[in-house]
Amino acid sequence: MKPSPRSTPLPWSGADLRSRERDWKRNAVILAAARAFATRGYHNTSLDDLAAALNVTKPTIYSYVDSKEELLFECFKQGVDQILAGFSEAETRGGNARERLMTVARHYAIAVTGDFGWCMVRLEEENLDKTMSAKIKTLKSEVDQGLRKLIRQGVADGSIRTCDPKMTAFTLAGALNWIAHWHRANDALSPEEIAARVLEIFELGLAPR
Amino acid sequence: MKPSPRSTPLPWSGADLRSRERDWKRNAVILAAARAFATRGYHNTSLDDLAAALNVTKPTIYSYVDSKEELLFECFKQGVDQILAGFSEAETRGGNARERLMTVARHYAIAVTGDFGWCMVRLEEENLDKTMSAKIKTLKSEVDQGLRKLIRQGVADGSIRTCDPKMTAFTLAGALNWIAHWHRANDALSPEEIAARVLEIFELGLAPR
DNA sequence: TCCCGACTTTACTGGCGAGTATATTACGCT
DNA sequence: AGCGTAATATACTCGCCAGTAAAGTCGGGA
Repeated sequence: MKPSPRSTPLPWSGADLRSRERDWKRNAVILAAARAFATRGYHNTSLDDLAAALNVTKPTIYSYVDSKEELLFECFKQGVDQILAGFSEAETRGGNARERLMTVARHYAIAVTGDFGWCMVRLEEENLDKTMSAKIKTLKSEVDQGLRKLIRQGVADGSIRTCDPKMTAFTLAGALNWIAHWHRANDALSPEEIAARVLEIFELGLAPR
Repeated sequence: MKPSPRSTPLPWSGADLRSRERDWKRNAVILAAARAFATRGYHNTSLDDLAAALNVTKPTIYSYVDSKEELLFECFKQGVDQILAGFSEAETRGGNARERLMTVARHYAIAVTGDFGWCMVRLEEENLDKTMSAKIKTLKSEVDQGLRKLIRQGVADGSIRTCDPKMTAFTLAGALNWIAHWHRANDALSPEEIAARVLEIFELGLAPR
């Protein structure tokens, strides 16, 4: 199993190049899957269809992922990672809790209009087996808890009116997630403009009176 | 084709009774389908499963509906009808446009927590053939346009601040639809309480400054 | 009593699509 | 050159499930 130690582990040597090539291709598969799932739905996309779109055949796809489920999971994960990045950015940009919440929400809205938006929002856990479903629940919960925490902090620091953090987080997440349902790539409004208009309602709805 | 004219078309005669019985059963099938779809998803529910849940067999189901798709469509329709009823109620209860919008939204929230909420919200048009998909688009659009109209009226009568009606309608619909994703029958909060908390945000977010 | 029609069941078909065993090609390394 | 490995293709299997044909069952009227 252990590869024979290479005398010259050159950064651009063959093996390294190959593995980067492989990652690149794997990502292409995942991206194509995300787009196919978004347009035709998970169950209506056969791996043969997907393979055809990539100009390869089904077994090739199986050399990059273990199953169709894994493909779906990877798409989901890419989307969630983008959202989690929003929390980091909010941290570095600072501001009061309401401002930080809005930074997160803006990121969220933009992520949801991206290629992985659909997978993130529409993924139905019923389609996945137990272990994957559990992983997804964890990730979703991480986002949810992050939102609630910011809301609680906002109530504490006075930047958000007294409210039920759980319900508020759900309402915000719902409004943002729903963007994935109606947004089309060639929409009149840019993702940033959409985010601005949606957030306006929450800015005013959550500001202290 | 034409049935022989009945000499005594008694209102409770056999034929009538039978047809009411039939409607009752058909509704039971649709309701069971809605529940099954909501818990296991459309694609993961086979008609054999559904039949088993009803203690009948698959062909029996086919005597009440033409196809699985039709079943899904009927579930969707029941849900939408409840929402449309909200518009009528708003009309009779009156109030300014913002108050009427909130009446509709309250109805909407409660409908979405019901048995048909899942089908209404999660129904993916990709699963249906062209004609059904078109019918659904029409119904969805009817609801959407209804919301936008109330918002426009609200801006006009000064009960809602100046805003983009389309984005506002989407945001509200998203927040309400999302309830169907997280609500469970045994939730701590009743549908009415949930509606109240969600609407609070929009009341404040849409009120003129 | 026997027939008629509504309803339901048993026992299929037909096709689709996930996943795989095996062959083939491409390519770097010595 | 020629070996070994990684990547891709061909050509399947196998189970699931929507939909159906044909055979019962049952109750109500004449």
